[in-house]
Amino acid sequence: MAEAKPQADAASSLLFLREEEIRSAQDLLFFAYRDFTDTADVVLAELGLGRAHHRALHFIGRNPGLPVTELLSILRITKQSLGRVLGTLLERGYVAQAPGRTDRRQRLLTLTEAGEALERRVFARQRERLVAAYRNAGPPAVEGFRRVMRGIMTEEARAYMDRGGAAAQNRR
Amino acid sequence: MAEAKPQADAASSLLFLREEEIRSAQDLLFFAYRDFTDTADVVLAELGLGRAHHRALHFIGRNPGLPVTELLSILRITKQSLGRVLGTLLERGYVAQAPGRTDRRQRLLTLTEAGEALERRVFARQRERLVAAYRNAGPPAVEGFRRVMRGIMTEEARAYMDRGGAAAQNRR
DNA sequence: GCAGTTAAGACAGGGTAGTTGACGCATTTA
DNA sequence: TAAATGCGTCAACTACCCTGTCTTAACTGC
Repeated sequence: MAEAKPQADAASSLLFLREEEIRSAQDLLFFAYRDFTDTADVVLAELGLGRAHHRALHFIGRNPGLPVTELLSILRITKQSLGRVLGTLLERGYVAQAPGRTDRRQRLLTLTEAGEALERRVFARQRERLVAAYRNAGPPAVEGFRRVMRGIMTEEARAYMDRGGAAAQNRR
Repeated sequence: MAEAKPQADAASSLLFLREEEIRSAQDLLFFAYRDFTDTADVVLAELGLGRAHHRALHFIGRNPGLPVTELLSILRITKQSLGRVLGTLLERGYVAQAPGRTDRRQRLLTLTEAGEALERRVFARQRERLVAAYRNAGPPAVEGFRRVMRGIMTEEARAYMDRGGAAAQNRR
């Protein structure tokens, strides 16, 4: 697989390598994501929580005071889907709501202490995996990783990350 | 976010940056994976196929002659789950089965011409996104991306990728 | 200050993709 | 020949997503 087929001309050989490189990136994304999320699932399963709960927990933790609508647009799911997940997290006391100061229709979401503790517990396992990967790859590789990942996501997601999370004004 | 808080000492500042760096990697994985898979979903939805079908199609395409058990271990799902997905793909003529030569209990999976055509169509959209990301980031960044992604996945997945796919002997 | 819009939540009803556990059959292996 | 393996299938279940419709409260524009 490493060498070009002898009968292929230079152009098709380059095309072949490009094709294989791209297909291999599909594999990288699949396996890295699969194993990264599996790492968190183990802890969550004990508590009867799923991936959906973790995603909500993560983004609320990173954006304290997040309004429901913004969380919906990050997760790209419907209100109804989020409703059940958020319901569980509220019932069990992992998440708290507070009315918005400038817009009182909003319910700004924050993690309770229990929510933060849970999130940290799940995070710790993912952290191990990431820290090991970062250390093995080295800082320049990490920067390359960051650049490529940013390139794969939509412009909108890049903008979200650049402003340091969901619209910062909600937290002021 | 770029500069350390003046009141923080060097150690806690480094810890802070490390923590933020790792959490930011969680975001990168979520958004890149979300947007990368969304790209494929659009095409698949037209045909009434889902992500599960795409994953099967992708790995069969990359590993012609793949036995069912190996596909199960790649996807990390149960036989029953795969059964439905594979049933649809067989019915619609995207995938074909052939008995194994050395072990006739096996059903070796391959894509039909229709299956290859469909896979290429879905691939084309993901390819655009990846090629753009790779071109913008540049070759050293791509190498860094590859190294970090490999570090995130399990040893087993790395081994799979290193031998160029599912056990090569099945295809001989 | 009313009309229209938005934020949040809830209803009913539905679908896909995953799970466990048990069993059957053909075939390979010890 | 007995045990193990590869594959398929039945039944029943769960998690997580969907569309469509509706209500309530609060904000916004003329």
